[in-house]
Amino acid sequence: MLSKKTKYGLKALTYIARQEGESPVQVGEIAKSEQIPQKFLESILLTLRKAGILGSKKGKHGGYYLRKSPSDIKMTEVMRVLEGPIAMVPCVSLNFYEKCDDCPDENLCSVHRLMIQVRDNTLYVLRSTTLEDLSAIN
Amino acid sequence: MLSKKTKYGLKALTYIARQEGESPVQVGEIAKSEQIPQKFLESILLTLRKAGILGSKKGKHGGYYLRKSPSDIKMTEVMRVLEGPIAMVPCVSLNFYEKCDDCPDENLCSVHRLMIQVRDNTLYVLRSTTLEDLSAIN
DNA sequence: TATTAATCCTATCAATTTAATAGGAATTAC
DNA sequence: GTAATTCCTATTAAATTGATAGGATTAATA
Repeated sequence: MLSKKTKYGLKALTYIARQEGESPVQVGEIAKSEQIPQKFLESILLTLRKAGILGSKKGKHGGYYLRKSPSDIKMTEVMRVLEGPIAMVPCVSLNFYEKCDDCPDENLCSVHRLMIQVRDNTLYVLRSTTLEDLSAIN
Repeated sequence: MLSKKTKYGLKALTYIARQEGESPVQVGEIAKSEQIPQKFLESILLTLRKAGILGSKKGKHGGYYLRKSPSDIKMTEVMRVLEGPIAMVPCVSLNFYEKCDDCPDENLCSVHRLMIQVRDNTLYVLRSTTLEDLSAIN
């Protein structure tokens, strides 16, 4: 299951992308428009800022803005920040690899091999989709 | 993340598939060989039996066996039984569809559209992989 | 028929994760 | 200096996960 955190994060990024060009977008505005609990959204946008995807401006008339062009923000990046590893098991993760406790030999593990397939196909989609695609109307 | 339940289930099914032709395979044997807590595995195999993937024989010399040929057991079926919906959000699930509370129009929702892509690619892999593929050595 | 060995069933529990809330500090525009 | 905003930390309630416990039921076989 996709966490609410990720779902909200994606919706917020899409919202911001659709406003781009103007001044920073405020959390309250996004929360209201997208029906997201404001305090929860605050923490999500903070995470995205710390990851370098968003920038922020503090104080009155502050808010969030994209650090890169929507077409340069790949879904792999966003998903890794919000949802964590794309692989369903650590032993097939490219960025968060961990060996299984059990499993003497990964190459002989049926689960391992299946999950590599799933990962590769998911990666293909997430790598070839950018925030620009998400924020395109229709 | 793939749950332990699913991981254990897949390993157990693979183990059983590799023994096929002989008498039913016992939980204790699988648990020992695959390093799975026996009581936990019991409940998993029970689930697979109730779903019609496994059959069982009770009493002494009892155990579990496949109800179909490994080449007829698709990963979509196994994953749905053990892990639940393949879609990451209910609103793109084929078998467990649910509308989102928020989201006035799915067709305009960026998350919805992305998750359809992910689902379709995952489905492709899981539909074209069977237990026979998993249990092939190498 | 008694014993043994297996599945079956229900309940419970501890740990973790998730989703959300609360309260206020720091910063900036005006 | 006031208002509006992000920033930060802590807390909490609910759900899920992974596992354990105990025994009921069933069947083979000595």
